Amino acid sequence: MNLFADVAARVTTALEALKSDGGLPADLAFPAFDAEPPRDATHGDVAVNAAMVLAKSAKMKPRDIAEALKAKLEAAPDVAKVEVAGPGFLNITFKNNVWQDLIRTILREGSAYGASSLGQAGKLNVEYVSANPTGPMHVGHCRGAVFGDALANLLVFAGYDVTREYYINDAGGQVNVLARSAFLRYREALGEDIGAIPEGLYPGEYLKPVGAALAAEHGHALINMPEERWLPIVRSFAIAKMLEMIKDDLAALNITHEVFFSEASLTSGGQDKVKAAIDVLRQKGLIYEGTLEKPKGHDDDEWEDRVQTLFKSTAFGDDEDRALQKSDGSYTYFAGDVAYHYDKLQRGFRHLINVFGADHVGYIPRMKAAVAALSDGNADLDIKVVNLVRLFKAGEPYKMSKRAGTFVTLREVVDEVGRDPVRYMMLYRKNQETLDFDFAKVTEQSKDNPVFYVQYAHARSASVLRNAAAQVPGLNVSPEALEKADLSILSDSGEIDLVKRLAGFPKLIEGAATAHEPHRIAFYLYDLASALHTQWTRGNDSPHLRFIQSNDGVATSARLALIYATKTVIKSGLEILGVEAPDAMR
RNA sequence: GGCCCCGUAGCUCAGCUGGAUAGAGCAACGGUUUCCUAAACCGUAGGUCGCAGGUUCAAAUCCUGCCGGGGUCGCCA
Repeated sequence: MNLFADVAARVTTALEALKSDGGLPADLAFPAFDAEPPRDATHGDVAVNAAMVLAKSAKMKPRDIAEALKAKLEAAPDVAKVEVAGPGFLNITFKNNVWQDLIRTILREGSAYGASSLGQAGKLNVEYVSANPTGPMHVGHCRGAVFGDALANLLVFAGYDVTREYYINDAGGQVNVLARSAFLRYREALGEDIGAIPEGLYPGEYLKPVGAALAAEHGHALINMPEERWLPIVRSFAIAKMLEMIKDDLAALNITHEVFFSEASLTSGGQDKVKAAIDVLRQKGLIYEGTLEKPKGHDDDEWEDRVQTLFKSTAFGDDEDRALQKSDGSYTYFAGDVAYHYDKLQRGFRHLINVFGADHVGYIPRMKAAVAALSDGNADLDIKVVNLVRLFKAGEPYKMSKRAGTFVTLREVVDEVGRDPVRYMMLYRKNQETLDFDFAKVTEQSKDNPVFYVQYAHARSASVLRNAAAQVPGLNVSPEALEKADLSILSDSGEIDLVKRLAGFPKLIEGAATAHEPHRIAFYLYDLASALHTQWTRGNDSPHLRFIQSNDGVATSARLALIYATKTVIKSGLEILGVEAPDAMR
C-alpha cells in the first residue's frame, strides 16, 4: 500500500486511455514523472508533474494535457477534487475516507506496513566493517558498522535477499606483526621480562590475554621453535582471538554478519582463487605486464619504474591501471579483493554494496572496474563512503593518538553513551558528510538529542494506549478492535497531518532503499515524532483534542487507532535503524 | 598537480534523484504546566542556497569553470 505509487499508476492508466481516445499521440512514450506530496498544503495531497514532463514529446501545452488528465482522474470515487495549477501541476485532493482507510491498512499490516517488493528478493550483498583483525574496534570503525547494518536492514525491508558480510584481512603483513606482538606477550606470560614493546609491533594491552592463552595452551613448546614454525601457529591463534573480540564489540552494537570471508582462504588448501580470478581477466585481454608512470605531484626521489602485472582498469574509467602483483611476485591486496569479489559474483550476487571509510575513496574506481570486468556489466557495485567522525567532549575537540594510548575504542563509546544514542547519531547525518560526535550532547536526555525525542514519541504513544485502557472501561486497544472504530471523527488538522506523514512512509522507504541512504529514515522519524508531540500538546489548550476522551468512546477509539498507527510506523523505522522502541522512558 | 567529498539562517544540518513562496534543531527574544509523561509545545526574528556562466516550461538539485575547507594519490591493508 503506497498511496503515491497508487496515484502514479492511476496517471499511467489515464495516459493510456488518452492515447486510445486520441487525446494524446498514439506513439507517445511516457518519460518518468513524479507523484509526490506537495510542500504547500494548499496544493492538495498529491502533486503530479506528468503533464509538464510530457508536453514536449506530445507537442501539446502542459495545461491542456493536465486538463485532459484531470477529467480522467477526478472520476475516481475517493478523489475529492483535482486542480490544474501553475505551469501544469495536477493537484489531487482525496476524500477523508482515504486517510481513514490508510489508518486501517496500517493497523492491519502492522510491522509489514511500508515494506516493499522493490528488491523482489534479489540477492544482495552488503560488505561492511571488514576491520583488520589486529586489535579492538575503535570509534572510527563505528560509523561504517552502524551505517552498513542499518542499510542492510533497510534493504531487507525493501524486499532484497540480503547477506551481510565481513572480509577478514588475514593474509597480509599486518597479521604477521600481530603474531610477533602476541608472541612477545606469550613470552611475557611465561615470566620473561620483555621490556618496552619495540617500534613496529602492537603495544596494546589487549594482547596480554592472548599471550596468556598461548602459554596455557602450549606451555614452553613454542619458545624454542624457529620463527617460521611458531609464527603460523601464533598468527592463526591471535587472529581467532581478535575476531572474537571484534565480534563482541559488534554485538555491543547489535551487529552480526552472516558471512566472515577470510582473505587467506583464497589461497589456502592447495587452491589459488586469486590466480583464477586474474586468469578470467586475462582471457578478457585486461591483464598485461608493464610499468606505471610516476604520478604528477609525486615528489618522491625514490621512484623507480618496475614491471608489474597490471589490470587494465582504465578501460572502465579508472585513472590508471592497477598492480596485482608485488615485485617479489606475491599478490597485492587489490588482487585478493578482485578474487573476493569474483567469488561474490559466483555465489549469485548481482547487487553488491561495499561500505568504505573516507580514507579509501581512492580505491573505489579500481574496485568498480574489477566488478564491471568480471561480471561483464551484469552486476552493480555501489560503494558507500562514510566520512570522518570527529570526537568532542563538551564542545572541545578530543584528539586521539594511538601512540599516546588515547584512542577511543568502540566499546568505550558504547559503554559510556549507550547503544541507541550511538546508533542514532551515526545515522543522523548523510553518510558522505563529516560527523561531529560530542559525548556530552549524545548522552543528553532532551529534545536536543533526536534519539530520545523519537523514542519518547513511541513511549508516549504506548502510554496513551495504556492509560486509555485503564481509564475507559471496556475499551479494547488491540489493533483488531481499533480497526473497527469509526474513524470519521478524525478531521482535526493535526490529526490529518499525522496521517499524511504516515502515508509517506512507504515512499520514503523506497527512496531511501534505492539511494542506499538510511539517514532519511532517521530524519523522517524525527519529523513524525514532532507531529505527534505537537498534537499531544495541543490537547493542553484544547481539551477536546486530547486523545483520551473518557466520556466519548467513539472519539477515543478513533484517536487511539491513529496513535497505534503512528506507534507502528515509529517502531518499524527504529527497527531499521537498529534502535530500541521503548514502551516507557522512566 | 590528478581524483573524490563538502560549501544552504549566527552555529549544526535536512531538502524526498529537476518542481510551485528553500525547511528543522540549537543559540536569541517572548509565551504555555489544577490537563493523557513539560524528556513536550507555540510565537518572533534570522537566507545573494560559495561565485560566475550554461541546459529548460522549471535549478539549492544537472553541466562547465573558478574560490574556500577536508580526504586521497605505484608493491601498506
